[in-house]
Amino acid sequence: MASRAKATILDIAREAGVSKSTVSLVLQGSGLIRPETAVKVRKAIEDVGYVYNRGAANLRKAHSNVIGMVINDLTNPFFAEMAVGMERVFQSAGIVPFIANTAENPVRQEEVLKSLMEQGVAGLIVSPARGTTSGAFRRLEMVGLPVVFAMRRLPESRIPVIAPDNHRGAYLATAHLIGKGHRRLAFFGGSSDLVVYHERLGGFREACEALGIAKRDTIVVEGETSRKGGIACLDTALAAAEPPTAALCFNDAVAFGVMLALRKRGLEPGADFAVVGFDDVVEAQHYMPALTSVAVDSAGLGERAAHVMLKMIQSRTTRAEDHIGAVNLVVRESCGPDRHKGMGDAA
Amino acid sequence: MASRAKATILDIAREAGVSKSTVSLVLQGSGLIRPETAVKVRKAIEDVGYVYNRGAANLRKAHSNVIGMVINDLTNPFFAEMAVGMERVFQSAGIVPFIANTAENPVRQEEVLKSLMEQGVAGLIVSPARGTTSGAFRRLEMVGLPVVFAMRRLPESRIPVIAPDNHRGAYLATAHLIGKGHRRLAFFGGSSDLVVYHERLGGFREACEALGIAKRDTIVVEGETSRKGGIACLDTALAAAEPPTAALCFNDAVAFGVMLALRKRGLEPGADFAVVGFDDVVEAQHYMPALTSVAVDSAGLGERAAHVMLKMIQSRTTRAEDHIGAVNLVVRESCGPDRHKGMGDAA
DNA sequence: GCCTATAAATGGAACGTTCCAATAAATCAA
DNA sequence: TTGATTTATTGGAACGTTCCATTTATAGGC
Repeated sequence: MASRAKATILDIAREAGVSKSTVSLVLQGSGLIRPETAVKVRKAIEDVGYVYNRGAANLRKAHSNVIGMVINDLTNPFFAEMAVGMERVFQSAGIVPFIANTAENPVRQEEVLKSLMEQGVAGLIVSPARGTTSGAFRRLEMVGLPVVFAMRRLPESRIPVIAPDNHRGAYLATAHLIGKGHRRLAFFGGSSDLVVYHERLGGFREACEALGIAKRDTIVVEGETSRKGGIACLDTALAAAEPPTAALCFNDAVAFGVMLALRKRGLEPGADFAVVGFDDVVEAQHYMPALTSVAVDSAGLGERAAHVMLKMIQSRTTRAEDHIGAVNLVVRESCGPDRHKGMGDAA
Repeated sequence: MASRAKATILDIAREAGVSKSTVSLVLQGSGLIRPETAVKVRKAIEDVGYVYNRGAANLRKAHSNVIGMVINDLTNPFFAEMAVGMERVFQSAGIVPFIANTAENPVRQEEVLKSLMEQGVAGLIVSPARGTTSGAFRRLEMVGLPVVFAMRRLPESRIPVIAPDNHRGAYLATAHLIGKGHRRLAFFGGSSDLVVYHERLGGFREACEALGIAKRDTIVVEGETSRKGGIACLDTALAAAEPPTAALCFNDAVAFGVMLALRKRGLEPGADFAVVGFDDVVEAQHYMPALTSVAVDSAGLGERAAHVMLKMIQSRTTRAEDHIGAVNLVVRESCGPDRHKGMGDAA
């Protein structure tokens, strides 16, 4: 069972009666070797159960064909879908990407990045963990490794970013709520250590301002970006003197939490309180009621990020243009019908 | 910006005024070098922006510290959670696992396995793609690489398996339905090219037999293991002459689909038709109605698999015991109250 | 002061591959 | 036949590390 010492290119050479150089050439599919020789060598490869040692090869070649994908939270379907989108394009480029999860932990992220670099990756696509400091990627820049940020950006970094138009998405969603007749609005979930948070909150604020909602009629509740966070946000908001009648949530998970909490209070999402999510994960359309949400096409953005990475590697540069993906509001049932004016809203 | 040629151990040696061997010793944290020297070397490492070349090291060391996790479907939260469980234990062992997704595609899986092996992994945890042939892992066995299967097993393979007790889980769930008074039962979703399918269906069958449900009062509908599959299954089953009144679903996704389809027909899950899921993903408890499901503790099984792997590597063996994880039925609302006898069930 | 024992640092070979320059074999032009 | 050209094949150096056997420095015993 336990094989003898691992077979190398020399073992194959001996077996096939050729030189190691010939074997190497065959391995690389060079057209220089006579077809019959190639066949002979390939048979030997099969016979001895050879496995190529990419580490040894990279020692000379310098250019590896591994790409690392560093994801902040794989259990979030939103990021998982993005990762799968990336994988799709790498696959068709003949590259096997390795995924590593950081679980939103900057320390873990540091380890993961280090390990990936030591492994000699050709490039890195990163969705940075919350709380990542801008210094975390300096080492990567030093060695001139191509890096792309996906979905999230860092405050002051020159690394190219592929992300949805968060500002516009939030604006659209907020305008939708206002259009429904809501006059006291909430923004639920997320925390200010995320650039995305500021972008989305910025869109919310701008829409309120542009459409005549006074700042004192809005309430912003930070919270975990999870169902639990959403539940907490709603409880906080409804305890206010003049509670809101609608909320834009940082993401769909928060929105689900809000709807859950509404139900628990005997309120019907949509009819009694409008809620909009962000990201439009698959569950959104299956919820009761179906969730109105800002679709960002995570898989598409993942694909885009992968393409950018491939191009960077190919042109051996560490720079690329940012790409801001279009968003669109998918209206479903969670905001109910239009709200009648003056239905207890008179300030 | 673009750094000069990549720094090596020799550059550090020159910078610090020591030999390359000394640097190597420092890198490995050997106690043989004088602390002051170590400090000097570490400073040089920092200064030149050195990154360790693990490939070169493995050329001599033979023992790498990378472990590969090959997952059949990362977008399924069930498997994502398992992966995260594994990661947790590897992290505390100072190992960074690399995750690769096969998207249920055996061809892709083959590529992924090849790539991981070439990278020189120390071990592999695999949740095999549907339709994997038993030959796919022969090469791995040939080179004596430790491999563990997680969640799924292959028909005739000696590779150790960490999986939940599917048979018992299905038995419990079925008994629950029968105990509620149901007399015509369905098994929804999954397909027979999966061993898991036979295990779960086996539990269902055994429970029916043991508790007096005739085989002709059961209906088995294969289908995709997704919401869509669940919808299709229900439609098929309700078209039967004597339709079932309850269903055990292959997994939670199917169960969600079934509930959706029920609603679409104006039937209330729980009251009009009982449904039980399998896996107990997080969404299960948040659904309306909350889904009764068989909890399998995917994260826990992931951790277990990782431990087994670590032990295998440590004791340089390719064998280990299987581990069948306990399951338990989490009763929620999707089966409604007990069903009264003779309520249209008289066969 | 010398010898021995311990501590610290070192040079060289080896790991498995690729690449280059060189060789050997086959083909062609004259 | 001879030399030139093309086609196949090859040996050796190099890649960045580790490990072993040595060497060099430091301390201890007398």
